[in-house]
Amino acid sequence: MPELPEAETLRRQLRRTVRDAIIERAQVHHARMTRNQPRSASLAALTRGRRVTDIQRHGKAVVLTFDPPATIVIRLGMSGQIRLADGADPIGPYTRVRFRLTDGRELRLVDMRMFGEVLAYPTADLAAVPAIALLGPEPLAGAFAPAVLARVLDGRRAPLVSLLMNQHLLAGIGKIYADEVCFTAGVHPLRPGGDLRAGEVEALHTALRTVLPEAIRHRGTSIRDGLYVDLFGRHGAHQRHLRVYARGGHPCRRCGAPIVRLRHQARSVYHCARCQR
DNA sequence: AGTTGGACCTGACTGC
DNA sequence: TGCAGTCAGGTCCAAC
Repeated sequence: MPELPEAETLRRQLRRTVRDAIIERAQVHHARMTRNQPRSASLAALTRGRRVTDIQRHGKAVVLTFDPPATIVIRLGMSGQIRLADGADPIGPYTRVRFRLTDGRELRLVDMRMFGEVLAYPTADLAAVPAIALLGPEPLAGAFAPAVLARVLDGRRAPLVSLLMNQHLLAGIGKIYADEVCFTAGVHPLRPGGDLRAGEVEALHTALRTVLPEAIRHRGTSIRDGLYVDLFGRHGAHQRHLRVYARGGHPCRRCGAPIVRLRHQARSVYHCARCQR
């Protein structure tokens, strides 16, 4: 499930491999992937013959900018992959969009469940892109001080995990890292966010800036048959370092008590009842 | 306004 | 063997 560390891994790999490449043509195999733009021709028209000038990440979104100016925003949903292939490589199942480069390589968007999407815009101005403009602060940005996190949580009654995963409040956190961050901070994931004391907000801030960079170093988390793979089809390694996520019944790495799986809003929430209060 | 729950989507897995 | 039910979760939207 691509979250911030997985998207950041892809951004770094794309920067090394396709910056300055030129799109020869884009091909949309499944119209659902461009659902905000029913005429799939617009994606092709807005990328044809244009040079990739930069690759950015905003929250979980990977953003490619072009010259002449255009932008495509790739959101991977939960099963989306960005793969770099040789144009001659066979097309695997679930390949939804292909960008043929003039050097013969191809960027392929592979997405079994199609929760992902590819949006094209005829501008370089990201303020015009709702999926980007409405994102909350980046937890790894220099400006993300504990006071910023405190403002995000202030007065909120919703459980901490829900707030952490709300992209309008904080960018880039999904199910895996929400659980991991709560554990690392020693805070129960279902506590109302606004109830955290100053020291706990501080711990949560530290946890965000510890867990996310660690997961980036491991090139992300590949779990459950490795739905997430990087640009080259390789699994990440962070699943070997998870503290609580998907570890229900296994001993807590800190205290040995069994990790508890709770149900909340039809989602699993993993935590250690002894370490997290 | 903040919060909650269902729908979208497909495949893996479990139990009868 | 086969079929129904459950689980996985990012995001949007209707409802409370």
